[in-house]
Amino acid sequence: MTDFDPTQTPTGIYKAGKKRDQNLQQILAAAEEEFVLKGYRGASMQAIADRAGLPKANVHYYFKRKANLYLSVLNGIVDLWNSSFSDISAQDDPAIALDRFIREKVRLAVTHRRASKLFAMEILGGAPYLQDFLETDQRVWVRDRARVIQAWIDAGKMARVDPMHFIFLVWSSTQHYADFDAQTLAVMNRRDYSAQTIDEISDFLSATLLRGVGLEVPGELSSEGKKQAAPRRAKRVSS
Amino acid sequence: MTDFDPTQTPTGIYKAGKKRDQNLQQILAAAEEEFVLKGYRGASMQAIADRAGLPKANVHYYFKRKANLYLSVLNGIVDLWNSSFSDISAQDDPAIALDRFIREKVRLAVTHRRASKLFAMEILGGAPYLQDFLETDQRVWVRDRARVIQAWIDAGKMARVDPMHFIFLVWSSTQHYADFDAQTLAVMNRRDYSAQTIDEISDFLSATLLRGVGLEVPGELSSEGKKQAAPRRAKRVSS
DNA sequence: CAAAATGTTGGCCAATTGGTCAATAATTGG
DNA sequence: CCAATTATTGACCAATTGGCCAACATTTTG
Repeated sequence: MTDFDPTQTPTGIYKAGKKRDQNLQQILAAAEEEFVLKGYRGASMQAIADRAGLPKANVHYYFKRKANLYLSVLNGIVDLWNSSFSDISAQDDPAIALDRFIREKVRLAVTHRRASKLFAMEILGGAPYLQDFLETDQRVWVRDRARVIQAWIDAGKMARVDPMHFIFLVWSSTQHYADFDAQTLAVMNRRDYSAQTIDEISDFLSATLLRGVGLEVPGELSSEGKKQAAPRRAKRVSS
Repeated sequence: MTDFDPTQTPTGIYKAGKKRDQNLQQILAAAEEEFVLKGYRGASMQAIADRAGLPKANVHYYFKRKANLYLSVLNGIVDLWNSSFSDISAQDDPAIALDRFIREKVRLAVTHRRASKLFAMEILGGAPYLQDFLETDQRVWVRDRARVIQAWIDAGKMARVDPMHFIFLVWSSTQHYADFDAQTLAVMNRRDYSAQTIDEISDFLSATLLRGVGLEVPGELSSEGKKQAAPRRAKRVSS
């Protein structure tokens, strides 16, 4: 990690080049795939190079060490994560804001399944490379969102639940369909998610989680079109 | 996998032996730990042997091949999983049955965190060894439970949600605290789960998921008053 | 153009890997 | 006690690993 940053031109003063970026992207994509399939140690530089269509030594030219490459892939995922959720504020309507949050999270998970899985693997293994990110960025991210949710609760707009655990609940339930697709698809006897299934998932999670914190599902917000899921009146929450 | 089954005495007619069982357990425990920490390929037979306090060749005597050892660990986890949930029936009260289900799942997850993680890793990597289990045992398990839940819905006892997705929701939300403990603990700024935190998690998930499907939380089934059996009283939501 | 910088590559290496084997103990049943 | 069976272990092996390097090719800039 103290080696060099492949996202910059090495040391020189010459131009960046388009071939360079293209190769970098190919390597990063190949590495992501291999890391997910075989794990960090199981993914060989040779296999990554083959998948990227380059000789191994060339991969080592861009990423001097394997740990370097792994870190670059993880960084890309972290950047994606950091830049992919719209903010919420105490002035927002909780039902609308949370509905949007849940749907965004589902969409991000299924459209970036490999990234989600690799992130999950890193955490599963004890987050040896991401400990710092978790203790800084993510902790702050959760704290900020939790404050807003707490404000909604204090204003009597939703049920009294621990905002942090609610955020964990949204994370876990949405990412599950990406990380464990081998399981859900096997149980569902499907080969892959259809667009309709993804809508069903979004509708189900939004409806159930919102109702779970005492919010009425915004009527129009289901993944429109087809048949509507005819939501029943949920019981009112006292507090 | 066509090699031999280490859980039986090899071929002979002599007795099983206590030392054998003890060694087997030590090896299996060491392997589980190493597999979780380093992944399948990252876990070396040498490291497993060291952790078990045995020479490598001795480990190979009990488990001729690495894949064999891995499969044995996975099988133990599957057995544990298969034998650890009380049944539900259409005659049960949904709130009570689901509350118990959720709490059992949380308890199983946190008391067998390594097992949960290894299972998760296997699924993440595409379930190369567990595909069959998923498509048979688990599919049936889900189908049976889904039938009961559907009966409750048809009887108007709970909200109209897809029972299968609800089961996925319980799985994901409970296992999250085991599989991603590195993340949740980092965000919570804790070193490990306390008994109280585990109670909070159970209470939160039970309350939120039940409310999410239109059920009232059974009068104070929460884990308050940890010393005694839960008394019946008026309702109140945690924290 | 030409020199400097950047990019490409085959061959090589020490270390580690899963796995084998033969020699040697221990334990077993009779 | 003895012979059959089961268990233990150090030495060894072929294969794969991440990484390095020197030779060569290409591109860039003055």
